[in-house]
Amino acid sequence: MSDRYEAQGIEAKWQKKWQASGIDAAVDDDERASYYCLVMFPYPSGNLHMGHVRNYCLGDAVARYKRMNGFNVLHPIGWDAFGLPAENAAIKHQRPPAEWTYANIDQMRVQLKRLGLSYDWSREIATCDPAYYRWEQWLFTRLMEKGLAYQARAEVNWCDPCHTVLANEQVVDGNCWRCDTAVQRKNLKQWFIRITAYAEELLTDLDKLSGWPDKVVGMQRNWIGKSSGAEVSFAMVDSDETLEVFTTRPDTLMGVTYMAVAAGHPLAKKAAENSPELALFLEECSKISTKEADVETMEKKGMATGCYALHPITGDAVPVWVANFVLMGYGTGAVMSVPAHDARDFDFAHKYGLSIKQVIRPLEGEWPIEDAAFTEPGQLINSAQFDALTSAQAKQMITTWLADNGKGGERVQYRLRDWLVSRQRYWGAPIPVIHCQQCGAVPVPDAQLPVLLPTDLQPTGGASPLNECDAFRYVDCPRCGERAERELDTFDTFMESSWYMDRYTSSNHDSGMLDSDAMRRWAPVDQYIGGVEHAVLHLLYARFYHKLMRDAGLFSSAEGGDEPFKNLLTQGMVLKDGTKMSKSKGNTVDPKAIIERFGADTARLFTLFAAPPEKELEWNDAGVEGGHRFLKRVWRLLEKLDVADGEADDAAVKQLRRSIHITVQRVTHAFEHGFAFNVAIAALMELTNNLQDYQPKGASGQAAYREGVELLATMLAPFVPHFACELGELLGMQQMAVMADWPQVDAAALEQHEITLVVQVQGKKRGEIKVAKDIDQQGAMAAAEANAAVQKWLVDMQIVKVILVPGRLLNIVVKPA
RNA sequence: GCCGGGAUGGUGGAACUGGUAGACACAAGGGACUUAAAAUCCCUCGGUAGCAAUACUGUACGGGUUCGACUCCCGUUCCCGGUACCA
Repeated sequence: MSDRYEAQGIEAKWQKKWQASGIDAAVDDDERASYYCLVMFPYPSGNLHMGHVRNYCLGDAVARYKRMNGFNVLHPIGWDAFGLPAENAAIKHQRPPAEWTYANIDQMRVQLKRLGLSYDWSREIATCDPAYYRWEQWLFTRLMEKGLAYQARAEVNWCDPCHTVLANEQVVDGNCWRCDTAVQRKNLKQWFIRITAYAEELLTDLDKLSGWPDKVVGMQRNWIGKSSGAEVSFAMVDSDETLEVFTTRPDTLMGVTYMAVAAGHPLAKKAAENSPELALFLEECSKISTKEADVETMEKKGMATGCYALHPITGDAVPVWVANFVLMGYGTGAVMSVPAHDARDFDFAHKYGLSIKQVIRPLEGEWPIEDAAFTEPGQLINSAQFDALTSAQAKQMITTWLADNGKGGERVQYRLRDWLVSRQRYWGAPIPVIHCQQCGAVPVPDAQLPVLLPTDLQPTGGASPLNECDAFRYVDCPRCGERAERELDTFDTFMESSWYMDRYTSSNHDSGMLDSDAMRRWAPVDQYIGGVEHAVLHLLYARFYHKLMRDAGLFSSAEGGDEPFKNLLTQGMVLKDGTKMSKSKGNTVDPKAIIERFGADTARLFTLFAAPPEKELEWNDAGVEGGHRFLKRVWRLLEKLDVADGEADDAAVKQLRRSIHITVQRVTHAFEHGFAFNVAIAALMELTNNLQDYQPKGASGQAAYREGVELLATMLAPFVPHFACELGELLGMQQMAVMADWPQVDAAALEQHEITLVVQVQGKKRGEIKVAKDIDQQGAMAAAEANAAVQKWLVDMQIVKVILVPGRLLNIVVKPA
């Protein structure tokens, strides 16, 4: 036995053994129950950061625990390899993004392996591999056939000098990040996927996600944002056109005093033709970034168009305004405004001197409508035939009136918008469409898939180099054979990350997108673990995509489920000095340095111990050393094996065995409920302290001690697998610790007949009493009154009430006698 | 702005479903061992008062419910995440 714990040698040794024995492979044909544990795959930025380490240590602990419980575990890894950073790096280093990406993948793979994570590497995926993205192209052509993929115009951030579309991230305070020019909105024809067609299923299936955090389910529900209301059609004065709006408050319809349309609305553009002033305002509106946060926080501005619309019920003419906070491509790009009953409309009306008409009043009392909008439901006033109705009644009556008179009717609206999948960028999967003068947008036929992305082009910071690549750009139309052009946009990278979880079940399947047999065995994912920042977009798109693949016939509900992720754990971020680690702030911690100094097990232990998984983790270098010290302390427990003699102390043995099995219970509980590994590791530390303090005397004392150290090694295996294996070997355990059976709680060891009961007087702790486990209130009361510390609080007091919480405390409520 | 989450000692955190606030660590201080250092071990460690026993006080802030509140309710402040082209 080596008397010092040397991590580097031990870790290399066990990693080799695990690889040789193939214990990490998921077996497709196996009798054992299967379990699919998935961590969010990384973007290959080049270096593993602490957020990755945290994510993968959590996943590895779960995967290893499940293996020790007899499951056939699928625990895969891969690379979300397309995206913007590769293009930025490409510009900086003057090398094609593919080169940078693959070099990073190689580097990060080494780092992951060094951590001793139990991945099935035979299933590794890189999304920039044509063998992967070809299936996404294939599915897209099917969606086109079904009408679920379509082209429409949408606004993008545009930088004129750079001649390129900017990502929101590249817009800094309304300016281009590279040249600092003011960003403009530009309207481009782009591809969408009709996620709104699945809005209802995405919403109702949230009820199936009992294994998801409530907050994520709630965020998705809000994001989908189902609201029922009415569609209202306003006729225009001096024109045959109508202005369509949606409202959730048809009961306030009689209070409409003006209309507001987006700057991009055709009506606004038309009005601007005769008004230079309005044209200037529209120009100004086009300079706001497309970010929601910017749109919502900017100063609300508007200008009259000079046009009027007719109120559908009263026939009154109401002015139509252009407002910078109304968005085109969001509903109909027009809203009806009821300043008396909407806070934003109220402010706007005040600012521009528009009239305010109160049509709802509180059910009780009065409301000072001059001071603020009344936004609650109430009773109708100033509403002609609808007067005296409640808001709820009026919603119905007015909606019915609209339907009866052909001016609208009931409508359900979702906040969710269709998924814009076009990106005007190079480093992404090509959209498999050929634009032909004769035939229009033609999907690339299966036989011509994949549409290979040329990997040798050099981005410049301007438009995508695909525009200049004639060999890629010009092709023959698959339908008519005439010369045509490829679509030059690439897919949003969320496309790749939306189906990888299902692809892992058959990563190497080359005759189809998915293998339904593999889906039946592995899908859906039993446990998904990743950053909370993906709570809405990624997780919503992945749920959607899973359903799209199901409906494309790739698997049935019975085979793959209707939802891709059964259980979800959202981990918090890793912080340093209170903020997110980032290179620009210079507060990064390189996992490599920690691994080199203390070993992978220490890095793993600390990331799991420092904070509960769903919370932010504040990095602390000193804490890492503490983790390392703990491992060294465990190591030294070996010194007391088989050395002590003397008489066994029965009470001490009983106490130790109780402590051992309480630990088994606590650690198991952590794995089965909520993954509070920080508490589980604390429990293992406590057991270590108890074992350290224990003097193993006699045969039974030595046996209890050995049991404790062996179970400690076993329970450490999911967290610090190399260390646990080495310890297990030194203990002479039959199997590798990582393959040992997970320990069972010995119920007999937990039993105790005497307990400590806390005694409170007036809810304040005044003493403790030792009593029988199942003592009744009378007995407990007698013991309490006999206790000196308690007694003095009862002097001259009359006992009003006594509360016994069995096994916990006794509270005595008194009042002066 | 909107949606979601959070706030407990010097620090990270613990406290099961409303029942002993501060488990387990880190840091700090004191001590043992050592020629010395490292390593290791022991002690102290929310605040105030006290030699101590102990008492009072304390879970962001202001109210409330309860025999009893870190936990539930109402209101406020600050911090973090998302906000549809970062992934």
